[in-house]
Amino acid sequence: MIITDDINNLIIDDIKDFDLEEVLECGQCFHFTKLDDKHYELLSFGKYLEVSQEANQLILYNTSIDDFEKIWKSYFDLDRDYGSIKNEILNLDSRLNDAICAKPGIRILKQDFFETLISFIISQNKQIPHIKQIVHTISEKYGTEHILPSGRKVYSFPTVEQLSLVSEEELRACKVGFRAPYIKCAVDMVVSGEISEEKLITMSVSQARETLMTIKGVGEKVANCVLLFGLGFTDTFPVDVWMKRIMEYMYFDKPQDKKAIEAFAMEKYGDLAGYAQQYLFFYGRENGLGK
DNA sequence: GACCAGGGTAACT
DNA sequence: AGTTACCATGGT
Repeated sequence: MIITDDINNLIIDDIKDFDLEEVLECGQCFHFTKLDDKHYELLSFGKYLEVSQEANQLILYNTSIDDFEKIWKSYFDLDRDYGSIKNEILNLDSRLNDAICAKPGIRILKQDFFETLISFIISQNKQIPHIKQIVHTISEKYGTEHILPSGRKVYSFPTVEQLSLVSEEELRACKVGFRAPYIKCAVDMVVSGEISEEKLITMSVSQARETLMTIKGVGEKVANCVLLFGLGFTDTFPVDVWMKRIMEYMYFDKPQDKKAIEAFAMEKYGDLAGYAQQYLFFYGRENGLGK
């Protein structure tokens, strides 16, 4: 991987198995905006990033090498060989071929733990466009402001300290509805240090999952999403309404329990379950599989 | 105006 | 221990 410093833009050459649009639009993250055909902007870890892709080049605008090394390289999971991951998944089950070939540039992002936790608490029983809207609203109201060279203002998702100053009523005003007390509980447990990324990543997956589920409003599915997208545990298989439909369509002849589907998938895909899940989710949802 | 959404909880059998 | 109503709110 070659990094060239062209004024303040970083050009990452030779990226493989990576498609910026697929990575961002596959339903794992909510705090980004499509600027035009090629350009996206996103905020994560308190930083603003404009990014685009031209063939096998990824271009990060106005970014330091330091930020790339510390944040964006792991955020985009650039050090991982997705070619072998896809091959290994196909060896486990060749029936994922259509899903993988449809979106061969998917990656599992390593997002900010706290933002991922709150975002997926918000996600319950909501459609993706609405989740995005709420994440943007909360960021504008309570996050840190960034003034771009153009003069336009954008906002990071609030830190846990910033969000700890926000009342349940103010959260409700952001249209989170019945999830307001859930968010409050999560914020309290993180700001007190009772739950932290540092502790969670030293645990086994099941230990970390159980710990996350002590937060009121965090069940199996939300916990699995946080493990996968915010903590780097790839051996987990979030089952939402879509994954339930897709798995039933692909593997079963009658409706299944979500727990049963998760257990079946863990048995089948093992350590690669998280990756398999994302290929299936995006493919199944775009094609309305099982609806 | 129903019905559904990257669900979870509490109150039921 | 396994179901089921209910939770706010916007999209379809």
